[in-house]
Amino acid sequence: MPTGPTRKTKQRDAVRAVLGAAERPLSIDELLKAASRRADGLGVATVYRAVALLLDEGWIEAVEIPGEPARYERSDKGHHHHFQCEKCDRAFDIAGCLDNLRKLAPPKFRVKEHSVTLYGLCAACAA
Amino acid sequence: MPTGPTRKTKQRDAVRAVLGAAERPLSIDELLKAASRRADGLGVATVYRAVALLLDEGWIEAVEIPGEPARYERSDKGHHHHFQCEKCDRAFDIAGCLDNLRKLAPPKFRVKEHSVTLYGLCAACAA
DNA sequence: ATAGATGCAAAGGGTTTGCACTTGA
DNA sequence: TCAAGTGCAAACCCTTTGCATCTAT
Repeated sequence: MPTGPTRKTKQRDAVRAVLGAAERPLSIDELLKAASRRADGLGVATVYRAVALLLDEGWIEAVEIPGEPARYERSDKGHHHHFQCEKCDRAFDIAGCLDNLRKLAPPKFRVKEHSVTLYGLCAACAA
Repeated sequence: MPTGPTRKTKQRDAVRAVLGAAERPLSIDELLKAASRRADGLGVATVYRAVALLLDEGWIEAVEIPGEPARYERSDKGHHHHFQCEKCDRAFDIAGCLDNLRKLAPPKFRVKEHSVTLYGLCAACAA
């Protein structure tokens, strides 16, 4: 399947702009709502397609949180993990990582990646 | 909705038996396949219902792994985390936990739980 | 002009639910 | 007996895909 040239469109610009300005990982729904303000009539399918494109491109990464739909965020943030607020349902970045985590694996297991998610109340909801 | 008495059935016994004997978290599909041997003609819906029951009962817990369908395991295993094999797609328990993880959260966030998942190759697949 | 992109609506995959039939107590 | 439980199929939710239309180039 020859991947033809990629066009610049209002919809893609909108999605890219929203993700570029986001300070936390956004779900497809959050993206749709936010990007719709910049590109009227924006459809979900287009958001999914734009996200897939940005993933391929490597400009964003998926943030998979157990029991939650995926979120997406710019991939230039370096290694970090996430916090999921149980009340407002928003995801946040958290800095740092205990990388001796890999040592928890059983003897012959080969660890390639790891994911850490904290759950609780974010600053706004805990107040 | 009055929850009437719970009956003992071949299907539920099968699901309970499989989970009771499992040494790693099982997905609905794994449960269906394994329990079907003990209860012929077992349907998915019944497995889901049996699992929901055992969850309510507190006898099992859901193991949510990012990007994977949920797994279930007995809840008497104490605090631990999981390893997801990228090749055979099976989930495994891993002992231990770095509980200073909660300290990674930003100042005013209230951490209640956390989840750690390691990804890579299990002993069998790494061999 | 024309291939790429969009939006809608239909199709998928996993989970849940409604309902007539079966079965445990 | 008869409500609880089961299997099947339809319903759901989220994501993907097909297709006619629109649009960047």
